[in-house]
Amino acid sequence: MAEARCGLWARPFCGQLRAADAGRRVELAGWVRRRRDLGGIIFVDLRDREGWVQVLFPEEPLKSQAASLSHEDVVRVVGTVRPRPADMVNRELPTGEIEVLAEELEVLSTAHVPPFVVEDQVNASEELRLRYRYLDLRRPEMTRGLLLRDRITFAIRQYFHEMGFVEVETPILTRSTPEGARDFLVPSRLSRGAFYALPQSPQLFKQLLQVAGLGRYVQIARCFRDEDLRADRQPEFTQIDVEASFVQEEDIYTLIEGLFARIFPLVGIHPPERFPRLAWSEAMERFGSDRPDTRFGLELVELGAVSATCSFEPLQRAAAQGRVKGLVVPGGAAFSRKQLDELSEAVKPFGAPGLLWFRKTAEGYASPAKRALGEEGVAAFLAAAGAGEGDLLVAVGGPPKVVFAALGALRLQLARQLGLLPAHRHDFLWVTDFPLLEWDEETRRYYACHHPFTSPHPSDLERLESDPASVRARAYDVVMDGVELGGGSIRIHDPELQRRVFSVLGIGEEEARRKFGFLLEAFRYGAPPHGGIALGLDRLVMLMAGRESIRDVIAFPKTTAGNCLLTDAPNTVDEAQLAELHLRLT
RNA sequence: GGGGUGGUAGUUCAGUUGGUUAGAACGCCGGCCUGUCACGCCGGAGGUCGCGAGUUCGAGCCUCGUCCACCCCGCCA
Repeated sequence: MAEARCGLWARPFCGQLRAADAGRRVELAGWVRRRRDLGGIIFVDLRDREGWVQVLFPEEPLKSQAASLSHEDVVRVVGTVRPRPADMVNRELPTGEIEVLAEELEVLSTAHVPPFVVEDQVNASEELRLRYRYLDLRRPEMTRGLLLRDRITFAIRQYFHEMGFVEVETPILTRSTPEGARDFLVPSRLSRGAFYALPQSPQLFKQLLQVAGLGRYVQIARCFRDEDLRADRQPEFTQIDVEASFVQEEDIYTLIEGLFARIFPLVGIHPPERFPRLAWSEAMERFGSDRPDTRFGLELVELGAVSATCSFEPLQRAAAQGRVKGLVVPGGAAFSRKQLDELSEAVKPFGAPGLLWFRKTAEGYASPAKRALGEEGVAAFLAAAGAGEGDLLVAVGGPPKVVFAALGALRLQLARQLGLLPAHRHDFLWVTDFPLLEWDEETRRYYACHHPFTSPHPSDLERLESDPASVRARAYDVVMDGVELGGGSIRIHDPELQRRVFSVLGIGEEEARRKFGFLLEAFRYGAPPHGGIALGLDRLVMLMAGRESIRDVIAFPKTTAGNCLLTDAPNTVDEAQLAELHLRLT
């Protein structure tokens, strides 16, 4: 290589030296991870992003110099790589077969005592880690996350490029659109009283790029949503945003299955060639979730019929007015009173009043509803659920949404509790046939389940106005191990159909023209049929890195209150800045 | 908006029924030590118990408020 001209770039990373480098004279630069001063000899672990290597200072005057080094000092070392004596090899370390005998030492920067020890095994609070994020990111497991994220995004770009996709950047300063999440707003200085909004996703732009004839678009795009945070939700996050012309659902499935086949092997996971499909309604009925974790059983059972004819009034009523479903917990008959109470508490946040349990043990049938149901009644429920002796049946009744949410959550809790989650199995699947619309009782109107540009299923089109809730969408989600990795749809490209959908959504002609006029107009000038998908990159990397929070794979994340502890953002601004923006605080 | 958990030395934590001098480990400082790799050994320093009120003879501990972090529900087309 061009070592003579690019000597600096040829310098090896500390963590990459191996036995094969023995005999090499190297210049290293890095951070002092640890110093072991044995008096007559000093060992220094020199760390960079790739790992660390042991540097040896056996003789004066270098030894005295090394003696003054402390944690996180930045140094340059020139030395010779040599094999360690056979009985001094450290098998735990990738660099453990060699060490560097120092010949030169230069302190480039001294470090204050860090607020926490920069090591994987220190458990400094996340608050402190976020305040000193640059120190936190020096920890190998954090560095690994950033490096993995880089390899993943690189592979993604490579894949889409090979597939004929073009990466196009779309505006960050754009306009607010109705529906969806709360917008982040940016006041305009030049247009008094007007605001830009940060994009919730590049949705409209990627559709316009199809009208523009790009055909295959991809962008690793930052998106912004001003909603409350979670372990898997940040106010700004990254989407792998994809859109293509002349495609059907199957084309998108193939594309994403190919992408996953490319990237998951980076972490030793090998997805199946084709992912199973599950209709939304089936996912809800069997798993109580539109992003089911199919790695274990514990599927929901139907108790509507047995409830309707039973003599326990609350369940009878629930069956008549809503749904009654349950879960069979194998061996759960042994659950204590306290455990049963905990299960009951667990469903309450979802709007269920509690749950009813049934069991048969050697002592006989038991249930809180036994007085009303009698032995045969309890037996009928257990039989309907296919529960045997020693099993526990739990039932929830109520509106479908509540029943599914409660049992879906309970199913996951029980799986964790009973250790049913397999460690090395990963399930990928497509959830298809989502409903197009969802009725909202509070505002007395329909909302788009996916977004208002999603194409209705052609065979359901005739019911769009007469029975909107029954119309299926050409929408799909890709799910891994119970996590929604992304979702998309085949879009509407016909201005007339788009108007019909807007109308069902209660968006009138005038409002549609005002807010989406540019899209409707664009569709008049030759719009190709198109569709796409967006994948949550942060979640994807989190899963691949085996981390529990997307904060762990974002270099500078916000806290759950939306604060950046490092920069102390958000913060106040000068009066003068506000005045320029024609803003006044109330 | 609602519910839960936590906040004590630089860090991670312990701290009994409210009791007089708030502890441990790691880190830090000084000393010794030639094959360590969580080096070891000896010695030492280090505290606004998140913040503000209140109860009490007396509060790290009880009460109220408040701030911060984390988890969940709502919210997130």
